[in-house]
Amino acid sequence: MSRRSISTMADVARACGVSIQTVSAVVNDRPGISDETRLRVRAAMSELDYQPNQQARTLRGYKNPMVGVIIPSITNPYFPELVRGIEDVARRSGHGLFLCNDDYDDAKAREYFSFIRANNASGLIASPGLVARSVDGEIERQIHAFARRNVPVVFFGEQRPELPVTSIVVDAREATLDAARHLLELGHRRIGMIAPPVGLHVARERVRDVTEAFAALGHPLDSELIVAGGFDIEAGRSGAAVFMALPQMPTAILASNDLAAMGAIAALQEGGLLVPRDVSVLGFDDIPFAKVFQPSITTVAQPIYELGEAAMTAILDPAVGDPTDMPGRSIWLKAELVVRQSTGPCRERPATKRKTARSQNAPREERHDHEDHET
Amino acid sequence: MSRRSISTMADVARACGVSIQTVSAVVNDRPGISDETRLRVRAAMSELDYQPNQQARTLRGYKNPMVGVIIPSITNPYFPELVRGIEDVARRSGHGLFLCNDDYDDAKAREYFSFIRANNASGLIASPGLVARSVDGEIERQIHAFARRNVPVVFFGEQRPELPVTSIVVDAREATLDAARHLLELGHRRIGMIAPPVGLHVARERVRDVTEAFAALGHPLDSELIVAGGFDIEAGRSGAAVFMALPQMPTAILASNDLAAMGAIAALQEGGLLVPRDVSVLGFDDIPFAKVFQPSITTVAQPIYELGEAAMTAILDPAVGDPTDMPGRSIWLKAELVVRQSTGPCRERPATKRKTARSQNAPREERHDHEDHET
DNA sequence: TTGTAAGCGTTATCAG
DNA sequence: CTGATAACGCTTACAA
Repeated sequence: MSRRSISTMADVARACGVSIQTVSAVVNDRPGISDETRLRVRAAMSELDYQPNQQARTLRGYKNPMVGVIIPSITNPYFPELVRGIEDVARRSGHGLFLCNDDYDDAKAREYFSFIRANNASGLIASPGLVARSVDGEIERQIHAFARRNVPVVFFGEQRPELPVTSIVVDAREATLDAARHLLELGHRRIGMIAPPVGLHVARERVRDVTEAFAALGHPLDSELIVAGGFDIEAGRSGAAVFMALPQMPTAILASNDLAAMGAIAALQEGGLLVPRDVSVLGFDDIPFAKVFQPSITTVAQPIYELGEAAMTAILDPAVGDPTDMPGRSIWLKAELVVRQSTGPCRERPATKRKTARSQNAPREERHDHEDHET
Repeated sequence: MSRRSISTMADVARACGVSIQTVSAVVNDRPGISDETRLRVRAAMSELDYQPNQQARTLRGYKNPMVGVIIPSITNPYFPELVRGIEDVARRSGHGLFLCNDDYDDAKAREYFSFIRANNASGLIASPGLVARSVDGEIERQIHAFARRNVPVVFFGEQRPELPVTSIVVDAREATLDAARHLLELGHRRIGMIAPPVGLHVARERVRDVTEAFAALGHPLDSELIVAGGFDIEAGRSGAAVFMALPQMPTAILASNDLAAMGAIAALQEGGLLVPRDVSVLGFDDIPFAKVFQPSITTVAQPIYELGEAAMTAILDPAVGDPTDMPGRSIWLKAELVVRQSTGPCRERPATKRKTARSQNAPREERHDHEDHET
């Protein structure tokens, strides 16, 4: 019934009186078919609404033109942008995208690994922290299974030289240095940080970049002013609350990311403080809402869309699939500081006094070109 | 090479000295296998890192446990939530999700339709406007092709009784009435609306709901105050600009959706007006950022996540796959008003004067349970 | 319980 | 260009 309602190559062949392999040749644009037959076959194809069966193809030995993408959650505003970057490249090369949210849950991640493998996907893109979390080595085993089948695996964030994966990494050191310089030039000296959640690689990296930057500029951060946090709005709120309870509040706050920055700003304003008049707040990532938020957020911007593009490009790059080249390859992109409204001069000592609570729309800084290079 | 590095059922069978179909029986939990062999087979499976080949399965007659989801763009903050609703239900039933962004582009939509069909997906979920846009009936043809294969198709928004699809529709009339009443009770009489983009079904519906609501309450909208708009931040900005240029500004603005509301608020505040002190702004949809924005946005909330759940549930519901039941089925969910900070009393006539520019965090209204019923 | 055989739709390899 | 044949990995009768 349902079986017979779908037309196959054989149906097309029968309909226009040619052989099955002629149809196959037409479908795959192989040479050796006269223009006349070619046209006849095409006509029959659309007549019968023929659709090549991807399963049969893949079974015959092709890879499924489909990439698996494992992210924590698409509702985290960082990820839609990343996924778009991936998909736009994928579509151009005829690949579909298999979306997997694992909620930082190992069980879900594994399930999806299996699923992606069972479907013979031609690549796997996974976001940071996935391997790090894996306690029993199951994820590592899966990754090796992919490698054995020449299926390229790309990670964001962590470099794992011992695994057959390509890493897409963001170098935020310069941009973080720019951010530190920016705050210092605005006159801030008592600077707090709302830390990312412990355990994530990107978290350690971010804290390290920040402390190194301030140290390098001769104004090391007061470690008392680094408070525990997280990557969500709530973390920003509670971080700000901690600072507000201090006898002497910081005049500038580095939030773990833009969401935390928003939470911090909200809490500060509810506490009667204006940003950036009374306190400056700086975020990380540059999620799309960072420039819409009121005040718009000064942030160490990750090239999120470009990260996605780079990841998918790496999947398609045959060199990546070549196992001899696989271990430990890394592709670097650079973060950069984007100055917006949430940072302003420190009012505490009579530096430059300002009249307006909210600066006018500062023209958005131009991004530098990202320089990609490989290690 | 790469072929041989992956183990098949035959390998497993050989490894533990049983037949291929015994392995198949174990994999599929079929009865009639002794516990002892079952264990031996399972051991061999994990030993060899065996992974059933989904292509072979699907080819043999099964449906691919995969749903295609076609949305305009995942970077539109409405959709991540929807996709999560879909995925969470999908995962529980062992289905994967094939994500397709069509950017309201017919060509991309078609491409993805083919892709989904070629992959024998077990369902297709598409967002509103897709069919409406299709000029040459190609999309309709595709939909019939799905129906012929008993593949359920679910649409958001539009009901298409003539097509073999299930529709998930939001009834926003009551909630819109609540919103109108809310504004009127706050004393607003000169009320403007930033209209959604023309052409979309949801747009006509939204305008209709709003005009009907105010008419029903005895205060019909002044049609002069309905300005052309769109569904993005820019539309909100320009809509607000139009209103600000008027000799007499509206005291309350209904934006086409939350993004437009944010744009409008930003423009108003840049123009020196405070929300809600000087102007109230009301949005639609309740995207996640609506409650984070400063001020948080009063909005006619769609049960976005639940819409996703309902859609995937409909895909899995065998009744949906039954062609006799297919034409014109609809599942209704209700929108509801969520009052937050962006709406406040009209100050124009000496109604209730307020001191603070920004009201305190109003506790978020409880949502009613959504009542689903079918037509 | 297990083995034998056939088939899903496609591609590949031949000889005609 | 066509026809015959085999193979991809799995499922499902049916027979042993």
